[in-house]
Amino acid sequence: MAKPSGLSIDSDPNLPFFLHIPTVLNSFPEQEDTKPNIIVIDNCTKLSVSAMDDASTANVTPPPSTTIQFPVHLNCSHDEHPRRVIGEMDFFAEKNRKLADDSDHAADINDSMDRNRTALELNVNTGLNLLTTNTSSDQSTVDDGISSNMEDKRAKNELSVLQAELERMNTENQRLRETLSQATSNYKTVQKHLITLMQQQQDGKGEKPEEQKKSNGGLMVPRQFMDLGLAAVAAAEVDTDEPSLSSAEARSHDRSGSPNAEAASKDFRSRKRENNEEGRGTGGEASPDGSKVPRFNSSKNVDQTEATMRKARVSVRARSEAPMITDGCQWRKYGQKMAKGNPCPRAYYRCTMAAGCPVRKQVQRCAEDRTILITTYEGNHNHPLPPAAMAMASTTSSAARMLLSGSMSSADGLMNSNFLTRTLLPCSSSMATISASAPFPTVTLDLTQTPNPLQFPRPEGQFQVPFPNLPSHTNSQASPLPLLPQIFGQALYNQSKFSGLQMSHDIEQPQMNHQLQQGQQNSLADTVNAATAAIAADPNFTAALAAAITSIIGSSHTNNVSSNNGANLTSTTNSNGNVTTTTTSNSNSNGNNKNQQPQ
DNA sequence: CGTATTTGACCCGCGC
DNA sequence: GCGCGGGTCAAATACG
Repeated sequence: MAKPSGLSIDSDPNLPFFLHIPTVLNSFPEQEDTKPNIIVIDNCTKLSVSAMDDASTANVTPPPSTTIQFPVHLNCSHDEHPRRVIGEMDFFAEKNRKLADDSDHAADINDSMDRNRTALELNVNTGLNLLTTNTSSDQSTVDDGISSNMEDKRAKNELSVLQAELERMNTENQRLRETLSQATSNYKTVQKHLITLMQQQQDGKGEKPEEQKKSNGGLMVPRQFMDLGLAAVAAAEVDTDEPSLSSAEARSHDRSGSPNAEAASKDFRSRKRENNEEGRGTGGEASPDGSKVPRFNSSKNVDQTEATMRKARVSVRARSEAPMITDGCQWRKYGQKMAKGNPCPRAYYRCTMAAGCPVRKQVQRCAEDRTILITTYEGNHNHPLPPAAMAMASTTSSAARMLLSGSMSSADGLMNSNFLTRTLLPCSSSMATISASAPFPTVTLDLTQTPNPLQFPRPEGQFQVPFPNLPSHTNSQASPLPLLPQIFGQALYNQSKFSGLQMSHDIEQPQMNHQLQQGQQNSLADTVNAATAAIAADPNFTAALAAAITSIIGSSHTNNVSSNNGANLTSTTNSNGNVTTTTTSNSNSNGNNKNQQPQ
């Protein structure tokens, strides 16, 4: 089979990889506004990279030092078929969930890099047209022999450029590993310090509580600010959900904290299965001692943590005509009730992306303004999430964790609540509120206020709406209104990534600025800065950034339960700053998204 | 026919 | 103990 002479992506469609397309940073600012920084290659479609081909929009010969990484997703699908999410790296893989294991993480980075390298070295052929092997009909159109020499030369140039890029990426990878090691060692130091302080506190109870608190909380929180990018996991393991744990509890919690992410999920899953499935029914005998009572054998702390997390809620208020916001997850409606004081019914949904996922959400229209849709999330997903779902899930779980850590003890809780408030509120005084009177601790993210992405429909391309498979009645409106939460969530997700990247980068090179003018700077920095510039140009930057910080910091509190928090961190190393994600209703043939009609 | 939604009944916690 | 309200279950129904 003859290979296409154009620059071809001739890889296994199951293999995710990133194609680095050299371009000149800021050379086509309009494009940043109008085109998403993502290239989705349909296996049945020839795709040309306009940044390379179109002289009107990009320089043809960019300096090799300034590149933006474009994720390439190979989707062999048609519109009516579910598309497989391929392009995303294995953010959700089990091994990625514990960033603290720097060796594993570094190995993972290397794996991704190696796969990128392999895909590129083996499969990039020539020319600029991106073809796939499946497009045999297209090959003849390119392989006409007229421009083959020229194409060959260009291909070689491209190849050398790409190889250089790979080299730089390897170097960057090494630097990231070093940074990670440094962060890990810092974490260990702080952890020792914390344990020492806790032991002192236990030995001499109430000796100097204020001073110790200052040492603990006052030290940890700023650290989270400083080390959002790489020390997040460190902080997560030190500063677990319950800052007010006694020392013994804290130690056991800490001991069980680092490796027990899976255990916690499994425990919770098994419990949920026992309670909800095997012991289902009012006459169920599976739980003679009361099925709702946690009866775990393993870790009581984990159990309590989960139970508490289950109670924490994050409420999102958004204007939407759609009956339900599409947040990337799959939900199944399991109930509907009339709530007191609201003529609109409240619908109950549970996550169906994985069996036994404890996440529930309630959807209800605001009684005062029925254009406002109030979605209340509860619990943490115990399964990998698509990037689109990660946006909201990470945000909500982070907010819930922050809220919980703020509500655990009076003193630390006050501090953390203030911290939460400071984190959430600067952008908009009404953007986030913390409800103390609600039966459950609840954070309300109000996206109905003026400074929110809804009111400023951004140009396409800055944040691609990550839900191509929106329900028709939602999509057909062609209005950004129903998409606000998605956009917002995606903004959070992206910006959390960017922030993490920027943070870690700044840690490493504190003197580095946003302007990138030297070819010496790596593609990661280029990517980050391009993304940062794009985000900063957004009028809602502060609002989204604040929430993004919330997301990160919340993630940093702990990642011992949530499976998606770690993914944010992991993604910083192999992410390429792409502002978009391609979300596909992958492989689910259950016709989801029909469950959108709370009445 | 399989899956999702609807909806009445039931469970449980909380306040009185 | 009782009633209320929130939350969940599961049989019935709708839908593709």
